Amino acid sequence: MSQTLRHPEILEIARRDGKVTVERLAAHFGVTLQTIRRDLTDLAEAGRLDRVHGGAVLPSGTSNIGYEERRALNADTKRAIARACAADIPDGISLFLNIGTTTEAVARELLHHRDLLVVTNNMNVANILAANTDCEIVVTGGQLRRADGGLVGPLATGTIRQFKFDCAVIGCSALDADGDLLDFDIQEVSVSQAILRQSRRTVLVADHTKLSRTAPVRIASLADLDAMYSDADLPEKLAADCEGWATEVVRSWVVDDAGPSWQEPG
Amino acid sequence: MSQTLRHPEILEIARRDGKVTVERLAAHFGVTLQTIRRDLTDLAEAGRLDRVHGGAVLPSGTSNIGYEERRALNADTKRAIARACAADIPDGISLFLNIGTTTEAVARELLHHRDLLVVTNNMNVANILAANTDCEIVVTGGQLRRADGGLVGPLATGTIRQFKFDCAVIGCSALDADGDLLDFDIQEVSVSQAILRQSRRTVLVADHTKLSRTAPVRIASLADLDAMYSDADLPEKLAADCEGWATEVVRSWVVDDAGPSWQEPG
DNA sequence: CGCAAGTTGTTTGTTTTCGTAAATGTTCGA
DNA sequence: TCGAACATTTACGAAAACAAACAACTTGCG
Repeated sequence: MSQTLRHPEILEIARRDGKVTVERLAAHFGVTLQTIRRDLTDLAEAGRLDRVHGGAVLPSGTSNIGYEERRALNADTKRAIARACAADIPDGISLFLNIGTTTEAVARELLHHRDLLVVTNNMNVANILAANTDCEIVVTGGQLRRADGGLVGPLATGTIRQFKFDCAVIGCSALDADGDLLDFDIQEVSVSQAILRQSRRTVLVADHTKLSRTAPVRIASLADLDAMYSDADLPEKLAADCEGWATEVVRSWVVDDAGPSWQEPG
Repeated sequence: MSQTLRHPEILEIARRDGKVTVERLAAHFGVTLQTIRRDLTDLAEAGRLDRVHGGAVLPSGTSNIGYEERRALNADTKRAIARACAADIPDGISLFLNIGTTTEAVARELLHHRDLLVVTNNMNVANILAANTDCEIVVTGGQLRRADGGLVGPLATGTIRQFKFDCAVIGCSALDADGDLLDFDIQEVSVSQAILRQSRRTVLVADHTKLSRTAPVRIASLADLDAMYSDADLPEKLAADCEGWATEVVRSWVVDDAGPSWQEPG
């Protein structure tokens, strides 16, 4: 019973993307398809993955299917945004991460940060960051929303009001042309607003799909935030507005990280 | 006796990169492969790293693994206890489930109950019961304990004080001959005591292994509870005490519901 | 100086892993 | 239902990684 250096990384990729393919992993590690198949067989026997034709998926028993699909959607894009956001987060601060697949991606990029105090109302974020033993995790209370593992309601806002964060990373369902952050659930909006009030620095993470959607409840304006991270350029007028509001706009590009993984770190 | 200077640095590199290779370390330190192998063997024996072919990786969730093993331990017994407990829980009530593998088993047996309001400080319980769409789930806030997904601390007790439960199901680490419930973590004890204060009916779930163990912090006495569910008969004196305290003792038996086990013909 | 304990480099034979290739299974469209 | 394309399993030899034993070296001490 011997492990392989690849196994942990395969699991990480699987958790990140929800699935892995033999072909892609072989290209990623620079080994043959057979070798990857052997790895997947081992991991499946250990119950860490479920083997499927052409690859493997996370073992069933993890939550909501619709949610998993949504998370897999634009996974590369979200990761790129999350990486840019995480790069601007220093070690040792207090940080809030709220509901949303993009904020979860940020959590994944924070796995090697140290001495963070992370407060979240997202059970998935808590689960992800539990792997980072160098940071403390606090979960707000609240009513569990099955769709995405979010905790909302007065318990959540009440907990948040007991903190003051160095930084808050929030997501939203839509971002309209006026620079207003919008969401579907009024309870979640209350939580987001409480977060904004309790934070020294607030940043938005939102991929380009948010720009072409709309939602009924207003959270705040980009004018109220310190920065936003996205994978697309903002419409010209909104970009100008942000400049006027002193809201930093960080544009990230998707990089294909499927290349060899053993580039020597400096 | 000088400890090897390389060991701390190897661990640091491992934490930074998640993994180390024999080859890279040998080049880094300017020593032979054998020497690095000896270092890695030492570190693996000390439990600081997991040895793999070609290098070593961070021990993946040492605490988590211990937990998984603990959960698998006596799974049949715990399910039997949980089934008896769940059978006495009517639909439509408010219910608290706290930390513990046995309470998680109770959650699994509640998957077909209806109209429950379940409050828990156990992330695993919340994840399990999320599958039951006929009940509402509230998670208390608190500091995340990686070992078992428990939420503890003042946030947890504060949340609990905002409720009044029809029933609370609690576990404990040990149950001594005097009928005292004991635990290891004083924070968790505070939570359990808060739960007991806020509940109309309180029950304990504990398998027989709890009777032969001990722990330092006292939660309460069986005299303060309404019922206990176990898989073993209590010692004679304690059983008599429970009768005097009007504490109902429910003894359950393991039934093999796994169907016939595999029998190869011929 | 000599000795003992500890560490490292070298050599040896064994175990594990990996790539190749052929045989067997699976998927999917006609 | 059939067949082609793709995926998987199986087997085997080569290469890499391994553990164990021993020699050379350093260090600490009387």
